[in-house]
Amino acid sequence: MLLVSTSAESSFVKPPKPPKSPVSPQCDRYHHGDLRQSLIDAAIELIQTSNVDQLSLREVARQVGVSHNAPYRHFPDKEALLSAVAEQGFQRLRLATENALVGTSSNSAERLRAIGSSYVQFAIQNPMYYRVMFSEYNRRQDEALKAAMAQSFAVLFMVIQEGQAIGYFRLGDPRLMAQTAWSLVHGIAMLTIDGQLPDFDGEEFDRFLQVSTQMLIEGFVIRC
Amino acid sequence: MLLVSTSAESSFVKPPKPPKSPVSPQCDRYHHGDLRQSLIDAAIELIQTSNVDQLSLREVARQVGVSHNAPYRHFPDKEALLSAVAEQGFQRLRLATENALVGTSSNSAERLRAIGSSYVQFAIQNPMYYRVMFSEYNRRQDEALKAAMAQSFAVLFMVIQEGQAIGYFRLGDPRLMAQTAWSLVHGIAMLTIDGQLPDFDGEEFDRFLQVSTQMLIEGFVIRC
DNA sequence: GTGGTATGTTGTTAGTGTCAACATCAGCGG
DNA sequence: CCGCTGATGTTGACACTAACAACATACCAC
Repeated sequence: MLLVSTSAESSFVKPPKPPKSPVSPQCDRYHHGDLRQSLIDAAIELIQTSNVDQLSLREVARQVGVSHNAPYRHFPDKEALLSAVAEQGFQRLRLATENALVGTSSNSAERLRAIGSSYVQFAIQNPMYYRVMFSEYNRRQDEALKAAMAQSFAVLFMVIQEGQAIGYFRLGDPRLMAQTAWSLVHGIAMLTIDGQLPDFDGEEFDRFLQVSTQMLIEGFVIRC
Repeated sequence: MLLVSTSAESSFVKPPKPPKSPVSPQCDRYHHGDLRQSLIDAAIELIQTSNVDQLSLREVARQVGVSHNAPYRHFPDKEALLSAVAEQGFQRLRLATENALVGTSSNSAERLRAIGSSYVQFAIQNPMYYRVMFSEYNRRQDEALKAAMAQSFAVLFMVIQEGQAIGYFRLGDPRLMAQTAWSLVHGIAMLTIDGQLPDFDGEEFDRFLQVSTQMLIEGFVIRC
């Protein structure tokens, strides 16, 4: 069972707050320097431990040590901040799935399994994070968020196209196949995060993930 | 394309508010008579048109025409009300899937398709409703909610067991298979509701639903 | 330097969840 | 019929929030 770490950093190296003004390392200056990113980081931090819906903009500001209205200079409203959080989440998710592919064989089934596994693992390691990514908060669907989402999706799409190209996966609209795979892992991730899968524990879960990805692959490969 | 009606009543006949006191049909009496259910109904009504996270207990009370603190006589807090809403949602969902089965042939693939289709249809017809059912609000997971959820799940579980019994579906833990199917339709429902499936429109969606359930069934049936 | 602009602050308003104290009513034993 | 009691609904209050407006500060181009 690998799904242990709860840290959001497991698949992402956060730059250690670029100083931007190399002088005065920690003085209480009026202008923060990099408030936008600090707010995003603080929001992510807070979300890890408390519920998403009870995250307040004011608490984020407090965490950063800034007045309750400062965030409005960088985000038009609360939803926009959460949208930015979601956007970074999709970037991390894409990195996680891409990393899962590097050491994998060229077998399409293996590659699909690797993506699915790392996807679900990401969601379980960062449940609150994942929830923001797919919550009703980012209804705005700004372009940056859409792009980040599309790039995550592209990794999956590519693997399926590859599998079709080498004659391993059956023919058919690769987009619809990718959406099917995505729906499955998303459903697994969501139900798992919400604790809505009965009789859930670590070992049982690994078996479940094994079975479900196997079912999907059976549906994808060319039949005998 | 059948997914047109947005009414929550499409697959459920709501009892027309049991009078309980046959006298005085509409007088402004101090005690409401059936406030608990009225609050649930009002919450459902409000959720249909506005976002879930911006539903306020006070607005629900206002809708029913009762003071802002009256709900606390029937629900310990806001989360409990939403939990009750979710519970009724699972009951409706179960009815919807059960109804979808009555006119279906005994072919297991057909039956599975019918369940999946009605499930997703329910979610699309009642997006906000569905979101409450699976939102982080009902983290409480009271027993009534869990039971309603389990009963919804049981319909799917039964169909898969049937398919195995007649030698149509492959052998294997039926619970894990049912969870796989559930995860798939849940993922489809969620991504669709959130508008996170690219290039979504009615016809395209029907094709997608067709393809994904077909893939799942291919993974379920005994191979040639 | 100096003005302009981006950024951060204080103050305010409307709305919220929840607690506490009080009001009303229904049902009961006498 | 009377009065009590518990259930139900109300008013009032408090702490908190999102968002707006007006003001303060600091950086940058000129």
